[in-house]
Amino acid sequence: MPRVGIREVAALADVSMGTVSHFLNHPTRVSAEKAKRIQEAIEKLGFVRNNAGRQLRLGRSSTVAYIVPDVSNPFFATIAEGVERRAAQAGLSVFLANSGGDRAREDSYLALFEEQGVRGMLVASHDPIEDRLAAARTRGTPSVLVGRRANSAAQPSISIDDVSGGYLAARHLIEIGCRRIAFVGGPLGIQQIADRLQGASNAVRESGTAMLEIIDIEHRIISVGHKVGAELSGRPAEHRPDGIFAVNDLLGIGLVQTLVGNGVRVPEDIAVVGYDDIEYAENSLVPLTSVRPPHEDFGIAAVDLLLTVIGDAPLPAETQLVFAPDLVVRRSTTRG
Amino acid sequence: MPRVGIREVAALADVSMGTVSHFLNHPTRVSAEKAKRIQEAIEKLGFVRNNAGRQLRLGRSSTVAYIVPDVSNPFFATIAEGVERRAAQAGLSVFLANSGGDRAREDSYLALFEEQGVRGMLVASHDPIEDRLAAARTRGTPSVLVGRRANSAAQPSISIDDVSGGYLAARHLIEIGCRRIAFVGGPLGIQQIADRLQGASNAVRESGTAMLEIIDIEHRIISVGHKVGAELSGRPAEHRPDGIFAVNDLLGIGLVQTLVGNGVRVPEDIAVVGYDDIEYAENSLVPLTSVRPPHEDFGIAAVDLLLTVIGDAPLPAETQLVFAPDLVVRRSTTRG
DNA sequence: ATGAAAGCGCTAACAT
DNA sequence: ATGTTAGCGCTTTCAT
Repeated sequence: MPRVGIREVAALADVSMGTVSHFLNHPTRVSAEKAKRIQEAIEKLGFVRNNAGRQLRLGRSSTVAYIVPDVSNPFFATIAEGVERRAAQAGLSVFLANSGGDRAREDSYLALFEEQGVRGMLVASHDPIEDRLAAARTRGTPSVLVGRRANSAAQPSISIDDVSGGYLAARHLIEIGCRRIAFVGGPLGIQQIADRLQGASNAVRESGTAMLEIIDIEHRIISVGHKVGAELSGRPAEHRPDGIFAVNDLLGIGLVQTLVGNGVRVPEDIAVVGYDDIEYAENSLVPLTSVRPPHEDFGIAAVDLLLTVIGDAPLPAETQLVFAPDLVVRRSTTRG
Repeated sequence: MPRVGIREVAALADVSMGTVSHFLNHPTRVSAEKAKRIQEAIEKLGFVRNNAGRQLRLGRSSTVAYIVPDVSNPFFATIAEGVERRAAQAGLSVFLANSGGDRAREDSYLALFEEQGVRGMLVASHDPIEDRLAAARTRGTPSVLVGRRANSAAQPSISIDDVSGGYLAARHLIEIGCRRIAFVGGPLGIQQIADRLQGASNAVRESGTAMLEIIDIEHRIISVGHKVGAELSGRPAEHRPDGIFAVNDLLGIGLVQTLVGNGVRVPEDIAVVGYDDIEYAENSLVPLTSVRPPHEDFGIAAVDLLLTVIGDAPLPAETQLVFAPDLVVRRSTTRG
């Protein structure tokens, strides 16, 4: 099979290469008759425009990259929806990459996308990564740090205000009458987690009457929620918290399952608040009250920020965007 | 900022462009001294190799695409892990794309990746897509259909034997004593769903004593499980099934939650089997017995198949690979 | 409206 | 071991 390029199309349609190119890029400038001949030739030959040649000539691509630690995490996946939609509107395609939380893979994708000549990168990462993004930026590929506020003023970022999220969760528990509040989460070395605790702590202090117990855990998954739930149900009622702030929904779901299974009533005995508002939160045994970060809007805003950084949109005063989360109240905190 | 290419590096290192290229592609052929000068120049200038030029010259890229309807679906996400690892071993990078189950987006990604000149594509889709893959193939981009057996012999595919999965599920229910079995799933227009029903039906017929009720539903999500669970708990006990085969785990989880919430015991009154063995199945209220398709292995096998199709690996006799699922037995079907 | 031609950055074949 | 050079496929002036 001989490779078919613009040249073969031109030959078959009996026009020049330039006309074929015009047809491809500025269809209006080509006469109807030749357009038809060219179109037929393209279909007959199965011509596919070679992006390498195009990009080389144009000097730039029309793609952006979105790198995440875990595509299957509903938080990142939902953002991806917004990212793709907005990028498409701007005429850009999105290359998704899954780093698996592995630095080496993260690095290799960063390098790959730089070589690909993407217009910009959206990067979510648990690692310290600003240095590498700064380096990429000096080499010509700008980026937006997603999910975490950047330390450097030069690094655009878009993030959730986790302090305010933690505050919302704890204040809600206090408002429905909880006085012994447990924070279930960790590791505190992760900024987002520490921020949520900080916010919760602020709310508790502000109340003047409530107390905060911190249950530090390693992994934020359902089975750990089970474990902690078992421990709590085993305590005499007067030593149990009456409200739990689980630092994510998976923990919250696990906690509720085990508490209820052991005869502890949710929310009557213990009210529970989760974080992230994943789909399962709404559909769990006892629908879970949860702190909801913006989702699709967040992806849209991320792309918009990247576009301004790239220079395709006017520069805003501020390139460190912080979004405020909401609280979605469900049965797990609805008493009476 | 002047764009820096191989030419600028060569000038600064005081060598020829060819030597820089050699350094990049065949480092051993360059003397230590010049290698050092080149390396320094690269770092000093922040040189990034332009892939468009490279690819244009080489006539091919070293990437493959993996297109899925929903990246956040744990089934595809887990496969992606295997795909990426195996591709990396073969020196290939993976571009992930999320079609959102939307045909237009699917098409635009197919076209994009063809233009990008990927070596091949792994495509999972709920739509009829073989025609388009065939067209892409004739134009030079081969593909492997993932998750569904291809109709055309010319289209390589890798899939799960859903008939056998459905059979496993139903036979297990029968073996633990169920006689009135309900199949909860739909739409039957989806091949995978129809196959699972087929398998279940085979097992029931084979038993000679069991009966099968089909509850046809539209969406395979938790909330639909709730709805069906409510309906079933409302029936007089003698008209309820004593075993349920839920066509996926989300349905199964929803069913179990509502049944148990309404005082129907699982598995004593009704045993429940799910499908897919997602993470939540193991950690649900009553750990859910589930049909488990191969996961990471599946991704590895998919890449291997694509490599053979591309021609980087020896051609096997068969390009329609079918994997057999397992059954993972948990509490939801463990009586006594 | 159409055609001719230059050149984007890179690699490898060939020459030294 | 290193340099020289042709040309990959395309887009876009610039003519006509």
